[in-house]
Amino acid sequence: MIPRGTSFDNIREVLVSSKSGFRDIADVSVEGRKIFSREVKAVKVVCKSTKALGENAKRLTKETEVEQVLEEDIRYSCLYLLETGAVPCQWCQLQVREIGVSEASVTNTYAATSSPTATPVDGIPELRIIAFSWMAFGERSSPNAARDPISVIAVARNDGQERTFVRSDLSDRDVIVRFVEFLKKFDPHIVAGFESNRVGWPYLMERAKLSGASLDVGRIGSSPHMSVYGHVSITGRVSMDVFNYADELPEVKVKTIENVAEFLGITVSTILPDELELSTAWSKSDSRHHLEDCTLNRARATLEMAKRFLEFGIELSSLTCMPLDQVAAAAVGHRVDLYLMKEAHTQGHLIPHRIERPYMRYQGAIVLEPQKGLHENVVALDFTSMYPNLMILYNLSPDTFVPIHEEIDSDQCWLIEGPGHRFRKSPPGLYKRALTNLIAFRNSVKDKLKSASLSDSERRILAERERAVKVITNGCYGYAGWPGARWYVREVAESAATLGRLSISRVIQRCRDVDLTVIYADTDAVFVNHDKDKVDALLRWVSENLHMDIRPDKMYQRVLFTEAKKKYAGLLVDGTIDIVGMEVVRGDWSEIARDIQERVIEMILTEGSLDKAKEYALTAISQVRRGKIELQDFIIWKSLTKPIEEYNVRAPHVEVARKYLTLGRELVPGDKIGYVVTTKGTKLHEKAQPYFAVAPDQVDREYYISNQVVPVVARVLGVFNIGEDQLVSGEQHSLT
DNA sequence: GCACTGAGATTACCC
DNA sequence: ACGGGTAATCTCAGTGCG
Repeated sequence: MIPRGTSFDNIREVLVSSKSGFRDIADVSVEGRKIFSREVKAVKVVCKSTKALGENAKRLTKETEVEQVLEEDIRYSCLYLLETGAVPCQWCQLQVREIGVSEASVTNTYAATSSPTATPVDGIPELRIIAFSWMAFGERSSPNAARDPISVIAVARNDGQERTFVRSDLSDRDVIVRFVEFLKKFDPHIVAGFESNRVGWPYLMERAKLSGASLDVGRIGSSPHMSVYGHVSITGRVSMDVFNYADELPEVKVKTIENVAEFLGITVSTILPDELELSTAWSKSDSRHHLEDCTLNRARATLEMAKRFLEFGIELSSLTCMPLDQVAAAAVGHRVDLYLMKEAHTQGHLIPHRIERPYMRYQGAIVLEPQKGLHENVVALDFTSMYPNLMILYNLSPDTFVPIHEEIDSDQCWLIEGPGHRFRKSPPGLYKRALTNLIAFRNSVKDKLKSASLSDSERRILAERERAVKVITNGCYGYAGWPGARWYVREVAESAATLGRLSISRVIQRCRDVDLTVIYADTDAVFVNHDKDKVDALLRWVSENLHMDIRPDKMYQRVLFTEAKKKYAGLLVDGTIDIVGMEVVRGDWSEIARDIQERVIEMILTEGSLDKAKEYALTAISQVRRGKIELQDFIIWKSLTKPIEEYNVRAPHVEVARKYLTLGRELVPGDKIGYVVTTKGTKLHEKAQPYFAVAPDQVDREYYISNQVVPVVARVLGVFNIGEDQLVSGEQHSLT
């Protein structure tokens, strides 16, 4: 209990006194801190154990004399990093006392007798990495951990050693035991898998439990356990799920090991039968060997991918202070959260709690109606880091925001016209300081990258560092408008959006004033005719008048705009084709439609020949009608975004998902449903069938012509007034 | 009963 | 489980018509 009349002068004695009921308090001090814009005197209580910290914090929260207890909700390991300034994935120095050899699988153990001091050393030390892949299956169904044993575990280590543990000569239990033995003998720093967080480890954990095998792969003999952000943690090692890193590759639409590896240029030859055929394949010895080979190939590919992603992970981890094994699994919002916590701590802010807040929408960016047609010689001008720079320029931050009824001299704050929000001009707010640091850091990395005398590995590390800084910098605006953010104030995001609209509008207006034709604009990019002198003058004007930079980004020899926003295709000056927003780049259209659209776009852009494009389209359509069918080309992939029971609409992919279930395949939100439209049935959701249960002759070719190919071709040719009717009737004429 | 229409649900994209 | 803006498809209930 804290008695009435306790002051900052005697708080220390009161808390430390045995009568207070608080226990294991190591130190109490009174320090000046900030809570948003408020300067406060805060009592810092240091406890002797994490247990005491939790209990004392709980007690203090109930005390009426205490306004608020803060920073007690932060993970202790994170608190330690904040307090000491130590950084994950970096070296540090500290005083130690030897404890001696312990049960842990380490050479020696020490207790820290001082705080660590960050001691950055460039380069990554030699790390032992092991990757594993597994195979389990049901009797013509998805594997179920409660029922189906692990059949194969394959491992690949970065010292070149490989193993495959197979159930044919071992029991399920022995497969796990041998795997664990092999892993522990290698004593890896990093254990990588593909989908190991959601599938691999949970499955192994369940099988180990059922078979009585020990899964003590941790350095202190512990088993893996579920941790924050849905990742699986292995004490003393970095558990790395390569799948998490695949999120950084939007080009890969269906994220299987094979697809991700192929995109990264890693060859992985696994021609696996469908999941539901695995049990049949397993029963024959030669196909069983093939399954074993495939599992090993997957482990090899996982290892290569882990190595490829590691540098980025390390940079992101040390930048955000989030441990390496968590940072990949954490969403951008959480990464920014951690980064800001570190920044806030060094700036003397107390870290607010994460609380539930209502969702409030606000107006976002401007998108202009494009000038439909084919344009020659066009340049896309982009603001460099528009939102971050606006947040810096106008000091947009939760701690500089002036609430509506607060009276303040208008000279002292920025007024955001429109919503009418006000922000103090000084001192610099949390976001301003964080973003200024991030941008300065990124520029310094860019400068280093320009140096000619870099080794390949140094160059890669710097490039990944730049990428990590970019992710956090660009994430700040979205974070500011996210109700789950610790530093959420809607007005900050709303003001940034308002200023963004104002900025791009002024550029567009300026273009019109100087006779630069604006063809299209979206958020922070303006497409104009590439009149070099006028563009150069415009760049100077923007810099002088808006105090931000706009720079020529993509230059097009030719660019085609449809009537729709966010969809265009252009031929860049380097000869490559850039397709944005069109079905070609969408994962939820059949390959056949996307391929044909891509060819049509190519012909128009590179050859400038509308006739050829139209002729090609007609030929392609008749091919679809009469040619040979590769089933692969007809699959339509769509994600399941929620549990199947929650869908109320009989959408094709939802109905197909239900058919997946009846066929024995399990599904979870996030899974991709692949389906093919067949001739069977009348409603689309009846005609759609799981891709693995369809024979080529069942494909409804007419559906694909009229609902996939014709629309996407017409999207392009429609720009030149060639409508769907001409594509359909043209074919009919040639038929008669 | 049938074609048509518009709203709503859903997904994936752009920046 | 970071923001808003956008296109597009398909279902489904409602509407007018015969």
